[in-house]
Amino acid sequence: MATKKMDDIVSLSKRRGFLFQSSEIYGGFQGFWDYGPMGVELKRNVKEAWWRDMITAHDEFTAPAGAPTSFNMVGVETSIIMNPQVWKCSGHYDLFHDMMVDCKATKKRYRFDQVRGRWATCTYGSADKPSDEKLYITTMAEDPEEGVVAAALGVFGLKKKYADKIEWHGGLTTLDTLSSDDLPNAVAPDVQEPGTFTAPREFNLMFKTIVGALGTDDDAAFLRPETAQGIFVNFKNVCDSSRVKIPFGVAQIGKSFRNEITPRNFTFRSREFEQMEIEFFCHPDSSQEWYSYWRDRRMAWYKDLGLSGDNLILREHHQDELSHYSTGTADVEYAFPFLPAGEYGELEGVAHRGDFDLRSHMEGKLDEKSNPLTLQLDADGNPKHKGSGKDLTYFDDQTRDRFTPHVIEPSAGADRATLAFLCEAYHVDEAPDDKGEMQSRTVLRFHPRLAPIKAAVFPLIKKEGMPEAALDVYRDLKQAGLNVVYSQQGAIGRRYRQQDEIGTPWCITIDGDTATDGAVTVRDRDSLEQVRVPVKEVTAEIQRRLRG
RNA sequence: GCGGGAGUAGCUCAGUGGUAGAGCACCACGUUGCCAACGUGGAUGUCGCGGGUUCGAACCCCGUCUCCCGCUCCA
Repeated sequence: MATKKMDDIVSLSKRRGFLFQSSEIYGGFQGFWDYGPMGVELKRNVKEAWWRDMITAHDEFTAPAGAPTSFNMVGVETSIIMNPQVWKCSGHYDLFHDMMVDCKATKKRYRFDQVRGRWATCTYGSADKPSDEKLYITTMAEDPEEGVVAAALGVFGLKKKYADKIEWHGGLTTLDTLSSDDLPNAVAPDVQEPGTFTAPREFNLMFKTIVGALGTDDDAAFLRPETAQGIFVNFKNVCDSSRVKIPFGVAQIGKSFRNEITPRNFTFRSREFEQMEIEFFCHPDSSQEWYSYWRDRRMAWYKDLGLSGDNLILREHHQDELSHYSTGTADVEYAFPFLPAGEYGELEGVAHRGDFDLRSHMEGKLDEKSNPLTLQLDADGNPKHKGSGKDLTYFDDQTRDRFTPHVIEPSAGADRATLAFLCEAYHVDEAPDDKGEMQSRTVLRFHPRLAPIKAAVFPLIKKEGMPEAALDVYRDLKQAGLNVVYSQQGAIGRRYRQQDEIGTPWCITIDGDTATDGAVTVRDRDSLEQVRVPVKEVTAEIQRRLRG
């Protein structure tokens, strides 16, 4: 049922020009999508609503409802490719850049450095498969000491009571310490025979590229996996150039790239996607209030633009889901039709990130597991990834207080929001045909702010001066900056239905009476109601309705 | 990455070895004139892509790409 509806949304999206598969004529390309003429308008409207509501319409002299104080909001647009050190300090390089091995027998995939194991032999007589050849016995058990013994018993075919007959050679190590010559002697977890591991392969969740024409490995750079770091590394620039005072937010809209293993569910998980992110910098003492404020405000934003209460939830992460340096994270989630009933997909995450990000770029990559946070060190005791060494603390000249700001991060997916608005808008209802019989009607009930086309202008028939009068109305609306269309093709009812399918909120029809009474009909997409409006007031009327 | 299903006109799909089809959508003209499916005419496909078997392949076989579902992975 749910999937059925999603299929209908996917085919409508293609048929009416919302979304296409990328490079479709060449068979497509997994995880990449193109927006068509309607889709690009919808997505732009989503982004513009966000930018306007968060930045340009923000009043920095008045505390919005629910906010602890008034605050500043500014925007930036930072580059997609950045100094690779940014990703090393942020933690993305280590997190997104793994060597993986596959097991040919169990078809499981492991991180090379997370498989633990120990060299062993067993020449004991009652073993089913004694071996005087050293085997590297591996385990993924939570307790590797126990796990590796259990695995070895299985490999050698020994009863549990003979565990002491296994001869161990050295202590527990990780698989990545083995040379390529030794790897064939490793026994994969849940397997009885050695040699089922593939050679380790580089597994990049970040897209790698080359900067500089020679293209050696030293020139490797990455497409950003998130827009946030562009804001953090510009924290000082923004402070120095824009007279913002803490608390303030810096916003950015832009493309990010992740080499997802399983792109799926239409545009929900794509390899190229667009984010709308705010990093809100505040004093540590008030950070909890600001976290609550942004969480609730961002939730309300989706509601105001039409996502209904039943399909939208705010999910606070449990304590055990949080990084220890975060004192709160909440996801705004939507019940996408491709998900089973009762499941939700993330639209936006609002995270309290403490001072983790600014400190990372000052001091170097922090060990996420350390508490309090300390620098992550390499085997020689040096910083694993060196920070910028620049001072990213903030000096409040009123309170004479110097501190590292805490960060609240509302991070939204523009494509996910666009998809949610599209799914929410999709309805099949009933409307009468010209004989008064009910027929099914497909209609996209977009919030007028989001609708790709704001109004359509029709002459009732294409003669008696109606097309000319209609074109005058059309041009007035265009002059006012509204995205409107004109059509004189086919029966009037058909033209209404065509606009319903792309979610145009209003249709304006010039009829036989217009010439005498100077008025036109404005038809509402959702109620199907029609009211007569003087021609001279049509543009103002549409603008008034757009403002709500 | 693994397993299952699928890919034929813009959309939804029929077609199981012998001339490529339907409905809707689209275009032109006419008619009606405020809620799609009126009349006449028209355009539309290397049947996902590549290879093989065959006198002959949309159909059988192999490979490959993409989509959907379930695992796996991932926030």
